[in-house]
Amino acid sequence: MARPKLSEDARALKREDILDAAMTVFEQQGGIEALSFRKLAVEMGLSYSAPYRYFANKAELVDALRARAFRWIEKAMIQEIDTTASPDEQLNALAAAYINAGVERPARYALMFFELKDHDQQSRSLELKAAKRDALDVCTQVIAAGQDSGAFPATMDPLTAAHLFWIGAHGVVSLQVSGQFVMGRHPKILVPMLVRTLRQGMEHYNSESSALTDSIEIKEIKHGR
Amino acid sequence: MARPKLSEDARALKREDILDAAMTVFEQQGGIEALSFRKLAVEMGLSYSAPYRYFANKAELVDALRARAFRWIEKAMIQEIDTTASPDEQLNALAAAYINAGVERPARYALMFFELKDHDQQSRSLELKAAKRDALDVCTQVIAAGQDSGAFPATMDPLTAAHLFWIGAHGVVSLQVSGQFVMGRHPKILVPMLVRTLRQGMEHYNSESSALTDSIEIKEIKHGR
DNA sequence: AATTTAAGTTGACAGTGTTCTGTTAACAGC
DNA sequence: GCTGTTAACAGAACACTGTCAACTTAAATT
Repeated sequence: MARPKLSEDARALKREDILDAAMTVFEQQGGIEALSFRKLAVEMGLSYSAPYRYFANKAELVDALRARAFRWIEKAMIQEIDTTASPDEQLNALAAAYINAGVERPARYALMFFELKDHDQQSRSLELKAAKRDALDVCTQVIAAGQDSGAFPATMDPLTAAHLFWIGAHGVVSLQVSGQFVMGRHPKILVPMLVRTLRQGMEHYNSESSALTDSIEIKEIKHGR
Repeated sequence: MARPKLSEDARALKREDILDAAMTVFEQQGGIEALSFRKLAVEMGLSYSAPYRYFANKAELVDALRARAFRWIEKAMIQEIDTTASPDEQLNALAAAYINAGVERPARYALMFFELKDHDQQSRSLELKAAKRDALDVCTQVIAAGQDSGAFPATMDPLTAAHLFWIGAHGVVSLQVSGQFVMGRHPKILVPMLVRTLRQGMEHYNSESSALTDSIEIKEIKHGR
């Protein structure tokens, strides 16, 4: 045939270029709806409809951007892990890295959890799912390593513990960024509290299947918003 | 003078009507950018620019909507408080109410924490601030009552404890809604864990000003996204 | 009845996502 | 060499958006 399809690699590179530009515009202008194909076109010196060769629509582009944000916070955490340190210190470092990253770049952080539209759950990109999983894996593995070394109790499976960790860290960043801690309650205090709290949660995990649990009713998510 | 300014009350009522319609459209269509002045106009049988008499712009309208969402979750929590129950049970009820509310209406919940634009922090509506504070107050007071009755340790001030509670609850809803718990880890288990965790956090609060705290550096928020 | 003025309507404008049509450029087969 | 095919891109067009200025309406005070 004919005019050369870019090689798979070249295509992927171009995709990355577009995402670079998109992230730049996104963070400069501040917000998803401020990121437009027109501004993106200016930033990369292409026409505003060129990205449609690489993304079906804006939602898909934003999903790819979101995946990038997860990769970014994954990297931020990885950089702070000192494998020679104690598991407790590692958890502290992880929490501090996560919170710092989120607080320093609130827009990028918000992107991670912010849905653009309904954009049906099914067709959500694998790219995004993988990025989420990998970021969570960093936490899971630190916890698992701590359990293996005997520093953490092994009563709770590391994935659940990682979820708990993420819940706490995300809660801190989220409230901090949305200006919830108006009275200047500093998250510094919260980091060790979070970690200690997680340790104790792991220890007491078995007492969970009590009658108390059964008395609580939690309903299913209603999607389609 | 002349054509009567609506009475302060009538004006407030009309504002509420607009917000009613706006919330309807918002939840039906799913998302902030799907809520438009045009659709809003259809919903309430007014022209699309009529709301500008009551809101300076869309950001202000959305802020008012956001305040409503906080009032809603405040109400959800209040309804579940049984003052005859034990403080622990009350906390459980509070957590379950919060999480259920958030999970059942993810769009409305998301509204509470996601910013529309930069929309400079300063001019943020007092209405919203008050709604946030009141919702948090529900938690604070349940905790304070528990401390007064001796059921909870009084080492941590109730406001900080309420923040911790909110962090946890928000973390659960947030990850749940954004499809983070893909492997079906049920939040039911998390509610008692959250509460127990908070109790223990309150107990060990004094050991907080340790050397560990000082070794953690948390940076300031960078606003302007 | 005239005046005043808030409330609401309408039309316009710039900017958006998306689609459709057209143009360019590079390779395959002749 | 040429020609046909087709990926990459450009640009016009469409239906929509938030916003605002100009206009109309209607009721209460004088």
